[in-house]
Amino acid sequence: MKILIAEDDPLTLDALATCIESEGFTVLRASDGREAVELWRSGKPDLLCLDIMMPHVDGYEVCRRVRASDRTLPILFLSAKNQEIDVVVGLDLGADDFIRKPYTRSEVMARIRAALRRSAPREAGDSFLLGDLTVRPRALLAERESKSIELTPREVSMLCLLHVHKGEAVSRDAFLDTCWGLDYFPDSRTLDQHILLLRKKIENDPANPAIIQTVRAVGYRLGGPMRSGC
Amino acid sequence: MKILIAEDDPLTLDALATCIESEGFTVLRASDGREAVELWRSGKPDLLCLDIMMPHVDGYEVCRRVRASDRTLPILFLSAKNQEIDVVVGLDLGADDFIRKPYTRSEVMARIRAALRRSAPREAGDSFLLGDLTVRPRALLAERESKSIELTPREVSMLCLLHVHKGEAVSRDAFLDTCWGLDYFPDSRTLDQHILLLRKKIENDPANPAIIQTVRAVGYRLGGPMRSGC
DNA sequence: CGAATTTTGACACATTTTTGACATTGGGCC
DNA sequence: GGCCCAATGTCAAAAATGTGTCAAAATTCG
Repeated sequence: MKILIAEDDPLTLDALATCIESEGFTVLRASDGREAVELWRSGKPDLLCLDIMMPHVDGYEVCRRVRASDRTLPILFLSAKNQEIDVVVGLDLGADDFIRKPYTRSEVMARIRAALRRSAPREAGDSFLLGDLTVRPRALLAERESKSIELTPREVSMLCLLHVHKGEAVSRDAFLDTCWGLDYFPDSRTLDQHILLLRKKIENDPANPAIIQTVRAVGYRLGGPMRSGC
Repeated sequence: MKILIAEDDPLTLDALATCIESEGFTVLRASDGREAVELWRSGKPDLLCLDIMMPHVDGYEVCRRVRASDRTLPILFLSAKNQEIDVVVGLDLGADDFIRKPYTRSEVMARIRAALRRSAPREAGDSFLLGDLTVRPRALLAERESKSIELTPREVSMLCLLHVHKGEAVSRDAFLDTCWGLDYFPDSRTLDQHILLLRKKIENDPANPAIIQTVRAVGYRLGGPMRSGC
C-alpha cells in the first residue's frame, strides 16, 4: 500500500511519513502541490494525504485535479486551517476526510485505515444482507436474529447472483447459466422448484415473498427498499 | 435517502434531525442504542449517526452489531468524547467518520454527504425520469415517492421508446415495430389497450394523462415541459 | 444402504395479452 | 353551429402465457 503525503513543512512531512511507514506503508513525499500531482500520476498511490496551504498549487487544487480523473481514490486533508467552512469546502471537493491540527498520530492512522478499508474491494464470499437476513456464503449459512438456516451450495449461488444484481431483475436464463451448467435449458420447473424451496427456508411468509420477488416473464429480483437507490 | 440518528439528548436529537431534514433527507430517530438497532433492522436507513454514550446499548455496541451483518453501511459517530483514543476505537470498529463536539451543522452535513457519496458508487445506469416518476428498466420498476410500481417487459419497452424520442411524437407504427413483432398490423385495440393499462399504472390522474399524451392521427408523446417554439 | 438434494411431470392458478363491442372525442366540412 | 367520420378511450371476457405447488422419481454423496 502506497500513501502519498503532500506537505510543505519538512518537519511535519517527516514526522507524518515516519509514522505512516512504521505501520508498514510505503510513503511518497511531495513538498508542494505540483509535485503531488506529478507523484500521483507516476506513483499510483492508494491514498493521498494533502495539506491545504502549499506553494504553487494548493491542496484543494490537487484534490480537484485528481478527482477529475479518479473519483474513488481516498483523499484526506490534513490542515491547520480550522474554519469549518474549509472543512466543508474540502469535503465537497470530493475528499474523504478532513483532519484538523492538532491531530495525534493514532487518529491520523485510524482515519487512514478507515479510508483504505472503505476503498478495499469487497471479496466474493463476504457476507451480505438480504432484508433482515445475513447470508454467509462460505459457511453455507443464512442467519436471522442469530437463528441459523442451512443452505445448499446451489441455494447460496442463487442468493449471490441475486445480490450481485441487487436492484435489478435477474432473468431465468441468467440463473440457469450461472447456477447450473451453461448449455442447460430444460422446459421444466427446476428453477421454480429451487426458488420455492429457498423461499420456504428464508422468507418470513413464503406465500408473500419479501426477499425474492418474481418478475413475470423475466425472472426474479431482490425485494425490499434498496439502499442507495435514487 | 434515510438517515438514522441515535442520540439520547432530546434537544440535540431534535436539532440534528431538523438540520438533516432541511437538506431533504428522511430522518429516523432513536433515543438509545436498543432502539437504534431495531430501527436499523426495520427502517433500512442509508446512513447511521450514532452518539457514543447512550442508555442500554452504547454507540460502539450499535456499530459492532450493525457491522456484524453489514460491512458497507456508512456509520458516523457524533460525540462529545474528546479523547483521540475514542476516535481511534470508533473508527477501528468500522465507523466511517467521527465528528467531535462542538461541531457545526455545515460540517456535519458535509461529512454526511461525503459518506453517502462514497457509498453510492451505484451507477444510476440507465434509469430515467418521466415527470415525477423514476423508471428503472433493468429492474422492471417505476418509482414515485419511494412507492414501487411493477412493470411488464412490454410496458418497459414502451416507456423506453417514448423516452428515447423524448420531445417528439412516436407513431403507432413505431410502437408496433419496436415493442411488438415488425410485421404486425392488426386493426385492433391492442396498442390502445396497453397505453390504457400503462396510464392506469403510472399516471396520477389516468383520465387526464400528464405523462403519456396522445397525438391524434400519429401516436403518443411524453408530456411534461416541452421545448417551446416547435 | 439411507439421507439429502435435485429433477420431473401434472395440475391449478394468476397475470398478461388480445380481441370485439361500444362509447367518446376531435377535426373537417357544409 | 351541427353533422359526419375516423381515431382513440374504455370495458369485459376470452386466449395465451408464465409460475406456484405438490408428490414422486431420480440422482448424488457419505
